[in-house]
Amino acid sequence: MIKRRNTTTQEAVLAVLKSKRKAMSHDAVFQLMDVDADRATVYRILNRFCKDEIVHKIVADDGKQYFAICDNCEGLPPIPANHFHFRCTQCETIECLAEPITYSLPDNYIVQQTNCILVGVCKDCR
Amino acid sequence: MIKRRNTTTQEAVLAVLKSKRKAMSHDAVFQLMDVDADRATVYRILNRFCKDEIVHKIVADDGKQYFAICDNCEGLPPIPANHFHFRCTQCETIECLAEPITYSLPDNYIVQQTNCILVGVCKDCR
DNA sequence: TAAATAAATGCAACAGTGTTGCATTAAAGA
DNA sequence: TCTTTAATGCAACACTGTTGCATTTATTTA
Ligand SMILES: [Zn+2]
Ligand SMILES: [Zn+2]
Ligand SMILES: [Zn+2]
Ligand SMILES: [Zn+2]
Repeated sequence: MIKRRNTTTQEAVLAVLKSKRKAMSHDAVFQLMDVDADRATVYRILNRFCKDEIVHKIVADDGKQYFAICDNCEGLPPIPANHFHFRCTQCETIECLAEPITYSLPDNYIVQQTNCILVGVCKDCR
Repeated sequence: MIKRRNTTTQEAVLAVLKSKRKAMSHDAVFQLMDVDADRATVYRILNRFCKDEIVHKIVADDGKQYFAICDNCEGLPPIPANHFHFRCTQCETIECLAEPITYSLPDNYIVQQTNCILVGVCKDCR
């Protein structure tokens, strides 16, 4: 793997992701960062984190990418992120659920990744 | 519900969706139509079909919307489309699986919709 | 410590997807 | 045939995410 360097922007992105224990969109991360950086740079950092398996990416039903460093993933390889995600339509947050994704497939299908989102109202919002 | 009118464009979109038994992106539908219409019109038709529950929409992990009129859905209300979808990375198709989505949730969560995609290689491509 | 290397960044431009306002067309009913 | 209004075409727009390229800067090496 390519050697990584420590940069303040990178640290800032990581700090934001760690502060919220939810999946965050690029824009949400960008807004909350305490150092200012270029949009493209933040995208590149997030994608780098994915490659390095520091975070995992979920594409929600709004078509946007969300990035999460979740408790459930700690220790475990986050890819494939085979747990459900929950998007609350009230508080507009996306969180990792401990619930693993289970299914039975027709013959001869091979699953490499999953992207599963349950949409509804979370415990805090009902 | 608002009264609908029959139009050739609408028929063409429906014909395309029926011809392939897969979930199709706007673009794929647009390419395969035998009458030429405006992009925006096709988008409006597809969204109308969703409202009228003629098709259901899936957002894949590429962030794009896909529209399907699937066998499994016939008779059943397609929303929430609580079955898994499978995207094959080889033939780049998305299909509805008969497999229903099952999960157990933390207390006090309510699920209103699902958007679950399994990604891998389908039976025809391995 | 100073020079060399290349990873990371800033900036700008771009591609792609999807939506919306508004004037016009045309389907359905009287 | 006339009326009503759903549906369309066109254009412009918003938004998300990516990429090329010159520049900066973290890290290694001398
Ligand atoms: Zn909530
Ligand atoms: Zn997760
Ligand atoms: Zn296939
Ligand atoms: Zn389906």
